[in-house]
Amino acid sequence: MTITQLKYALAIAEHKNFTKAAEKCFVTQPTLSTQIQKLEDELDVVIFDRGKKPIELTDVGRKIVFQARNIVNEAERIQDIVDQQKGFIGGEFRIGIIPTIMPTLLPMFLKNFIKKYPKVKLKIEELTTEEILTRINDGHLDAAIAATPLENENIKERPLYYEPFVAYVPNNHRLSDKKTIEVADLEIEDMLLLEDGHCFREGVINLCKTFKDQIDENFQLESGSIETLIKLSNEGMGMTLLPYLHTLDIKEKLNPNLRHFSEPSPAREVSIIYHKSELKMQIIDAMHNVISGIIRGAIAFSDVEIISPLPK
Amino acid sequence: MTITQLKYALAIAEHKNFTKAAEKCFVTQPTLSTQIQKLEDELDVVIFDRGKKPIELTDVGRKIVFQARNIVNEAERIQDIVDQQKGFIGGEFRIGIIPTIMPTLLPMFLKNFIKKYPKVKLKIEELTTEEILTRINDGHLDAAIAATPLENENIKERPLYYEPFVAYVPNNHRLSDKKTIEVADLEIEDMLLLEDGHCFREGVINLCKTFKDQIDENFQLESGSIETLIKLSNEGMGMTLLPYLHTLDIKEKLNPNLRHFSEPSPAREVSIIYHKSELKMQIIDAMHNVISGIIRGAIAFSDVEIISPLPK
DNA sequence: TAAAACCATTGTTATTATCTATAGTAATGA
DNA sequence: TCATTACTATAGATAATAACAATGGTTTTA
Repeated sequence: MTITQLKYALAIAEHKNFTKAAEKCFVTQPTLSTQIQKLEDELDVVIFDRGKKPIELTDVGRKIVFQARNIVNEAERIQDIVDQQKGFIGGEFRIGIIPTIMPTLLPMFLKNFIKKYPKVKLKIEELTTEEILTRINDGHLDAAIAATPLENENIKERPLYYEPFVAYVPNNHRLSDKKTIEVADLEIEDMLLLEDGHCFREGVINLCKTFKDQIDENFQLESGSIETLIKLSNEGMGMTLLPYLHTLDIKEKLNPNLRHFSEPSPAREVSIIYHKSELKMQIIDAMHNVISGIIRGAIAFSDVEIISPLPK
Repeated sequence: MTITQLKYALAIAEHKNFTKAAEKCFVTQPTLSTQIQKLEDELDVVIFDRGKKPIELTDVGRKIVFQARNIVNEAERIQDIVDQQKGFIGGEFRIGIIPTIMPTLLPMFLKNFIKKYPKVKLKIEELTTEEILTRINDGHLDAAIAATPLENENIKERPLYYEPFVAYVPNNHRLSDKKTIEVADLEIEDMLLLEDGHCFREGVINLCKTFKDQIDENFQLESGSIETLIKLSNEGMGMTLLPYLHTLDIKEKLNPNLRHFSEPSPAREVSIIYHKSELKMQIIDAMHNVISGIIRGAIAFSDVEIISPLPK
């Protein structure tokens, strides 16, 4: 049994197809066929049910592939150890970012990061929290930036910053006259929300302290982007809440519509998260340092109350 | 990097000697030399400092070998998974047993076990608890039978039975007239103890609720075997405590010297222990079942109080 | 029913793990 | 100081094998 064979098995399990898996492994399809056969012969079990289309794993096959994932992960950590020893920070690094963080945070740190660590090949994807959790667990992502705490036992979190919620109150709204607002002022009924699947939506709902089934789904206006929320609000459809960093690039003429909360301001915790196996920790450390260094200049709130991003 | 190379590295790290390691791996010494060189070249680090005699690990080498241990362990679990699937119980199984359990428990279950599981090649060693912990951690033992709880985070415990302490009181002793005795009756001063290193000794000391530094080391008579303790006791050197199973094969004429404790009787917890990685769990399960099946007929105490085997 | 998609097989080649034999290098003892 | 011992490294040969190109045999799809 070799590590190479296990990698082949993982690729086939992932793509359910010898030919595609062979491409990903940069070998020809017969190579995979023979190597997998050798592995099956040695262990004297059938791992893949080639009868079904697409290919399926047998019951033992599933367990073996799961264990193969562990072995390959552990094996990759050897290179990790060497890199750490040499102080080398480089290689491919796949990171996911949730939609409500991506557009504001990425431009702030990306240039700095690739300048400071030119040998890291970043692959950045915009993904929902749910997608991120799946992909960190199956090894397709090395890390992610998301709202926390997530209470997932396979995933570790390292807070980057606390981002206050800021209210956007359109003209002639019942709260227009207030300079700062209170959580108690919020009414879920006139609150514009993001679509389902955004954890920022969950944060807002949690903040409003309304039971989910109390929300009249028909009446709620929902949108996929925060930009749209602001426009809807300006049309008089209600008020909305924004993450603080989003308020920094709102046009000046709209600034008068912003209302900060009185302290302790409700905020979301934004963390860099990664698998508990702690692969590629040097790069995660590096990214953590760059981001928290940059954010120190942008957010300076002394007293916040963390709102959970999870549905109740 | 191959699993074979990692196994070679582990063997060298263990024996601090290429030639011996090669023998253990059933290959020639040049094979190890070249494979380790290949590994070092690929990772571009030096793992072994061949300048020193005996060979030493470099700093990175130590980390790499540690990780190699993980990888090889995880790799061996593949065979484990296959065995489990097939219901196969066999292969080499190395087990350690502490001296105060070995002579009484082993004869009770060994025949049954090898009859029921003839394909398991048992390698049994008598070892102290301390030696057992080391060897389970470095992978030289698959499991062990010892007094618990041990409070070791790398090791899992599965209780087999609770073995009461029984007092052995010589003729004309101050406790001779009592039919059952109490913990409060015990005095560390006239108690014969096993030598240092036996956890049964620690259990007795814990039971006597005496601080260790109160024991007058010069005055204490200590012995390496329970048989000797009994003889010393018969010579009038004091009383002693025995594990229950030891009292079963005491000659009948000495039986009148035995005193059971009033319930809840102090007892030691005897467990089968193994590394948290849970390798070879089928065999561990099998052994657990055989032993607890046999012991059910031999020990039937309703109410016991567990005494820790660890020094205070 | 032909074409496409896909895995297995065959025979060949390039790679490589291992072997034997031997050289090189310290430490040890007479 | 010179054998001797106890090592590891190197060289060259060989056997094992991973990968390839070409092809055959299925099953699915159009």
